Amino acid sequence: MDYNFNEVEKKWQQYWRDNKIYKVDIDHDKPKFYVLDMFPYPSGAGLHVGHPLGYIASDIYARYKRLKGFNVLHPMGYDAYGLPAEQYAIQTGTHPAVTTEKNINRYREQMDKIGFCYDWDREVRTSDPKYYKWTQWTFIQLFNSFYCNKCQKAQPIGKLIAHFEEHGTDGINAAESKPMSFTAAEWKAMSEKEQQEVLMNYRLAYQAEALVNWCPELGTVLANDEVVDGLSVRGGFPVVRKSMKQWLLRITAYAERLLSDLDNVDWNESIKEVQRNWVGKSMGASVIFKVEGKDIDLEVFTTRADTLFGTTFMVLAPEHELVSAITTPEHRTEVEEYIAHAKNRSERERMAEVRKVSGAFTGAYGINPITGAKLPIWIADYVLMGYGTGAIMAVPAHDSRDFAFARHFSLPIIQVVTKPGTEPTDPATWEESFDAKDGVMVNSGFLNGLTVKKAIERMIQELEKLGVGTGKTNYRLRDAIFSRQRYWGEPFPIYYKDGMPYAMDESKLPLELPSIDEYKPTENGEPPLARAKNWVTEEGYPIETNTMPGFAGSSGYYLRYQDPHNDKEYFSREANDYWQNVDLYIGGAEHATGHLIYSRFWCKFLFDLGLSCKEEPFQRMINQGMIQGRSSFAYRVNIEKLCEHAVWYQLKDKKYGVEFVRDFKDGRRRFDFFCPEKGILIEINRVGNLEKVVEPWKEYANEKGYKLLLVPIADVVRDYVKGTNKVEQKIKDLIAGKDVPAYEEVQPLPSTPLFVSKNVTDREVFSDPIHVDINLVHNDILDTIAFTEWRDDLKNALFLFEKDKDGNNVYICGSEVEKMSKSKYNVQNPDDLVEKYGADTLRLYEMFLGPLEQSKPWDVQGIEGTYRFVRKFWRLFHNENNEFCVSNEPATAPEMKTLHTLIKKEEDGIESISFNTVVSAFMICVNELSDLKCNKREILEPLTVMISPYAPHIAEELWHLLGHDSSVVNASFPIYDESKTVENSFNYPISFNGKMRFNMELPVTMSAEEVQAAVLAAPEAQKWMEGKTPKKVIFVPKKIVNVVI
RNA sequence: GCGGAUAUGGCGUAAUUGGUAGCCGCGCUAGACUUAGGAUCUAGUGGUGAAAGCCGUGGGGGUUCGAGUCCCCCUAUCCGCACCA
Repeated sequence: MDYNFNEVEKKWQQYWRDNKIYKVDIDHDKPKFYVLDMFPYPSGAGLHVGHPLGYIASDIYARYKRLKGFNVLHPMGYDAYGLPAEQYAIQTGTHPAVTTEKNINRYREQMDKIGFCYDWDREVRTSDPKYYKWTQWTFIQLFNSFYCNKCQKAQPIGKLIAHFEEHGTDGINAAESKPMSFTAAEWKAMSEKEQQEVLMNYRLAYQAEALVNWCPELGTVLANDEVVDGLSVRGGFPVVRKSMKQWLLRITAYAERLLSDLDNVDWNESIKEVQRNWVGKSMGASVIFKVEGKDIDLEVFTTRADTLFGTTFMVLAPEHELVSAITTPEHRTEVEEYIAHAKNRSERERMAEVRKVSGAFTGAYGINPITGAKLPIWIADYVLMGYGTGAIMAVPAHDSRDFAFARHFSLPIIQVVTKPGTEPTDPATWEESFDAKDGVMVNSGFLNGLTVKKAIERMIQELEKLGVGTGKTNYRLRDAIFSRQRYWGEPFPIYYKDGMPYAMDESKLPLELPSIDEYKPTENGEPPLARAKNWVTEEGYPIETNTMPGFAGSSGYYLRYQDPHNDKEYFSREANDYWQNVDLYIGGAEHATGHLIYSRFWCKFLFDLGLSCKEEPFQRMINQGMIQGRSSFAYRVNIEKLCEHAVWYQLKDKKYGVEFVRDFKDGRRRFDFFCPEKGILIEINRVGNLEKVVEPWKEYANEKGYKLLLVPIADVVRDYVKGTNKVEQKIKDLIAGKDVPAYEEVQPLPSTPLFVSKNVTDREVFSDPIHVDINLVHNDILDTIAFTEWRDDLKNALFLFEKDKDGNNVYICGSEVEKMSKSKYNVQNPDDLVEKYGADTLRLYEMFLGPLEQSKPWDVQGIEGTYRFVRKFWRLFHNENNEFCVSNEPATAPEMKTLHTLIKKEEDGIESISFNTVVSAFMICVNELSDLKCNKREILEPLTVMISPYAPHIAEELWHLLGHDSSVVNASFPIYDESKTVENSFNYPISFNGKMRFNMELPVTMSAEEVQAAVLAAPEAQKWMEGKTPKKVIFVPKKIVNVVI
């Protein structure tokens, strides 16, 4: 063996560990750079090749920055709280900490093998009390803060109390759950409990009765981003809406900042867009409608105040609190039934019925504040309680949902907007609503003739003048539900006095997670922590039994890395002033609405407190694409399908003189073939299956007057093998009108699995693809022996081969690109690849695969190419006998050109995160140097430094062989010298009318006239000139010459 | 339905940002060597054609001396959001 990667990689990994090569500290003499990977949750399955993709990229970036003279912070740790470990604990009784520890160790082992440059001295785990002390601490700060809308900043709750004492709510503009108004005297007259309740209306971490996503299977509530399509993201269990007392974070207070600060970060546009959607800002108006005959105001939010003349009815969400107050006695039953119906459906059912129109009339009427018109008030679940005010003014002419509703319940439709330059038409003739946002107002009193945009402004002025509405900005973002009814999470530093929650003193932190004997909820449905003994404060007050959600610990972890061992504070002023925020954040795009929103909120809050010097946590972010698996398939013969196919071949096209149809269905019964003319039913199946249906089917056939034939597949197969025609004869007899027994007992066939090779004719008709472990397949050829040993049920498998080009029998597998997963047997484990090719090869290959941000399939064979490259690289430094052999002669100009071209490409490539092109540039460089037989130190020494971010092990080995004592990590990146790459001639492509015809080597100093003369004089040019004079000659120095004829 | 992204050989991809389309690697073909191997090395490899050449970056149009790249229209795939008033 030429290069022994196994030995070399182990040696240097040990050296790095022993000498703490990757340990970093604050160094004011160097600029800082912070490279971070998204916090991994250590799952039981370990890493597959998709996971390290981002880690390798960030590792390369970190190493490169270090070579460029930066002091690079590059830490790693674990998001250690999580549902899987807890689910496992519920099933097996194993403490989640034990499972988590085991998984972490496995992750660490796998990561170590790939040679990452993490400073492991800074590792954090969210489940470590030394860490979650600060998660709890932050929660207390949130609890003790409110958001001042005037100064757009979080403020201590004490300031609010002081204000209440002097002025009551007068002059307060704060983020709140609901509007409140009281005087200083009233405040002072309140009991402590009442005051605490008032404060809950303002705290940034508050407790409230909220409509939550309850997941009965997991026994907990979930945040909005943890629910997709009405199912839990973890586990895929159904979720229902339920009202419960919960902790929430008032993230909505930060909606505007979360939105506008997106402009200040360097993230890709699609993630920003997802975040913008999630915040969901819309500007419009709040309009008050009186309810006829009642002293009730209905507040409505609309973005189309211009259409107020076109509103013909109103709709409330079924959960709206005023529904029962406005409903008239004669409509009460109907309304209550509708509410009950809406409530009993899960989120998922409700979503599935999106386009189904339903609703109920309350009997009440609202009054249009502008026109005074009477508007019937309905309830319908197409109006959501969670958005706006849960009530709408319906404008059926210009909103598709309102239109559908109006049509369904025969409500009037009035057109108020026209397409510019067209006349209004009768809405009764319309097929759909006219939703256009640019148009001209009609039928709208003082708005007539205005554009939509102008009309909105004008209407808001009018509403404000009349005191019946105001301009208002609305956000889709909801406050984040922060409690989980689970064990494995941070306990809340909260105790209850007189039923009201109070924050513990900071000196009591960390409040450690107690041990309990079982991880399930209690019998009366309380969270698992209710099982803990003595879960009370020193004074005897009960402690909160909910725990915090997964995103609690991961929201501020990047700050803790800056000062991970500080037990006095979250992180020191000095550390934060130096490291600031993350310069480059790499991870998957799946965190777009969860982690990335929450940590931005967390960071902004800490910024308001003056703790974090930066308002945004992650300055630049790159989202790596998924690595998909390439699954292999073997094709298992489905005898039933095969027999059906064979028999159908005989029946079709009236071969026996009568027409047969396939797949005949009658109610729940299904038969393979049916002859309508003769009333013949035929079913082909296994003996066992036929025996089950023979009696009921006979009965059915009798009733209908059909003739029935149940054909055991054994008969079809035996006919085929023995050359008999028993089945055929029976069918012919039936057609001829003879009596044939419906079913005759036969010996079943022994079931031997049979597999057909991919290209066998008609394979797809009679076989089913089954996933094959990719380790049993090489170049799509199945190792049939290993395959039969793979699983017990395949022991006796037989194969129908095809011939390869040399005439040998081979079994060819099919393939498909799918998600990498255990169940598809297509998981590529990095450990195996490190074992076989070395970590450097794996690192290079993962980068070589393609642009980091794109999803791409994993090609098992492609890695050979980078493996060859690594050894070719090694050979530059060694002679034929694998002896280290580097010359001290000065490098030639072409050698220097090769080197400096690479320096430029690597710098540009790394900065623009196109690592794939850099690997390709390395290959080109090594190919050129090999051709030049270059083994000069002047070239190879910088080259060693340059490859070290990608292939740190071989670089370290060669660096030491070159005579250095310290690590290559501490070397300096070579400096690009443009003069080394310039040539004094350029090989010009000469084109005629834009088509490239030939090349011509010309000095770069030549003037345009000289070039033109030289080109036209060239013998090859004559052929293309066709004797004409050129109209024009385009000359772009060092690019092209184009002759226009 | 709305929004975003993508489309280049058999495959993963590259193209100095408007200047020789297909770099690099896989695969494939041929050859060399050999202790016959899923090893290594050398050469070739977009299509078509004997060749000159012609065609070719999802499709159609346009701008330009010149378009994978810019503009307009269409198609397909992927991702996100979705009764958001």
